[in-house]
Amino acid sequence: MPRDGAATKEKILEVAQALVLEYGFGGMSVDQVITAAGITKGAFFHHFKSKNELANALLKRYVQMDDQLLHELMARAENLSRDPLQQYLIFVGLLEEMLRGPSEPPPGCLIASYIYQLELFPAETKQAVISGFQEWERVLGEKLAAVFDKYSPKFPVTAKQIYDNLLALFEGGVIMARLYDKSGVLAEQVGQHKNYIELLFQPHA
Amino acid sequence: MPRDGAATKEKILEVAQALVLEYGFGGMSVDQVITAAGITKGAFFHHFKSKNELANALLKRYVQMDDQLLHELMARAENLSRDPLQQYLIFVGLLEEMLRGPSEPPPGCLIASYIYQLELFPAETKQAVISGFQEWERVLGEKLAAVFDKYSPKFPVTAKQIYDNLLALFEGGVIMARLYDKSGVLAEQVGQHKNYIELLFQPHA
DNA sequence: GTTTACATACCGACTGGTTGGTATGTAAAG
DNA sequence: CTTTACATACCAACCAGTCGGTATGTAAAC
Repeated sequence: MPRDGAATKEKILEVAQALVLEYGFGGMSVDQVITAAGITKGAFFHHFKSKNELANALLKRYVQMDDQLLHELMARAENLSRDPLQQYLIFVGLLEEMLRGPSEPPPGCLIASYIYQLELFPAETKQAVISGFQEWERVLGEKLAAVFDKYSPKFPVTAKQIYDNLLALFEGGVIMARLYDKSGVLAEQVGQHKNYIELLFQPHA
Repeated sequence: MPRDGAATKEKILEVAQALVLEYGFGGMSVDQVITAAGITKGAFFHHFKSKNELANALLKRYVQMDDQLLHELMARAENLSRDPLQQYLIFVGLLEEMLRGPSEPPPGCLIASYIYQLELFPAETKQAVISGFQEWERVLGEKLAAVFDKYSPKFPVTAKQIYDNLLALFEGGVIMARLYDKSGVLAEQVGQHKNYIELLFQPHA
């Protein structure tokens, strides 16, 4: 084989993701990407047959890394307690811990970025965006089902509403962190979710 | 005066806002706007000297309407109780009530959209985006200060963290509602904030 | 009350630069 | 010598924005 193209491809994905989060996919040009990656048009279109295929690859990569994080944190949480509620709280705590500390570049979520420009993409990409949190829904849904088997919430809420709360707080936290230019806000809001769950399932009042 | 240009300008703003929320500002062309508005290039650039001025006008309009809603709901809440905590809870409840029921087009926040394409805009627009929630911060901050004067939270949280929680839940709720294509999620998550505040300030455990 | 002067509202052809994408060439590695 | 990994040169479509012109209204002068 000739020189390794995988490194170039990864470099493209890396700089493209940063650009998408700053300019939006529609506001980012291929020329910007190749300049930032230090390559040429030929190299870009060798690795991606169109700009839209870059969008797909970017999303796939993002979801993969995200799912990996989910499974890793959940596995750690499950090792630290036998109780499902504690496991969930530890999971959220580990997420919060991971989010603390200044992140550079400022935090951003590809799924959220795409969602606000959904009509830019063909049906296939749209579908991938929509099912971006599938694994989170599945894993957190199962864990919360176990919680509901053992505990009762003080308000009538569903498992879905609870993991939606975490997801919404994460997405909204990213936006607030960007607005304030203070990444700490994101971890703080994940912390609020932990507070909420603790209060919701506390043993009697 | 010649025929009324205000109606045309308003029409442009209306269709442009919908397009921005679907394609993103960078992914939306002026041609798309004029086609949707049923006008011509000449008319567009008569009312807005550049595409970026449209971005500014759009944002200004959005923030104005948003602030108006804030003040209206808060005034109603303040009429319905004398206690600051109850006023805050009623305010959130009114917001939830308003958000319930299917909204078409799907809900969206201009500020969030702009935040994910911030580098597209000149410094002036950026600044306007960043201070888009200023009034919400001020009004909710004051109200929560009164709450803290009278009540103590069961966890060490600040007023800022609380209104950030509402704002984050709103922004995240919009994203989740778009992902699921079910606008109810937004109202649901605002409801979770109400639950949280209730639990946080409940009289002893 | 009609002419003159002028402002706002709008049209649609046009322009120069940028866009995503292609065609062709070349050099390195097996 | 074929395959993969790029570079260079180029193209047609589209982009934001301009410009000359027209239509429609107000208002003051006579």
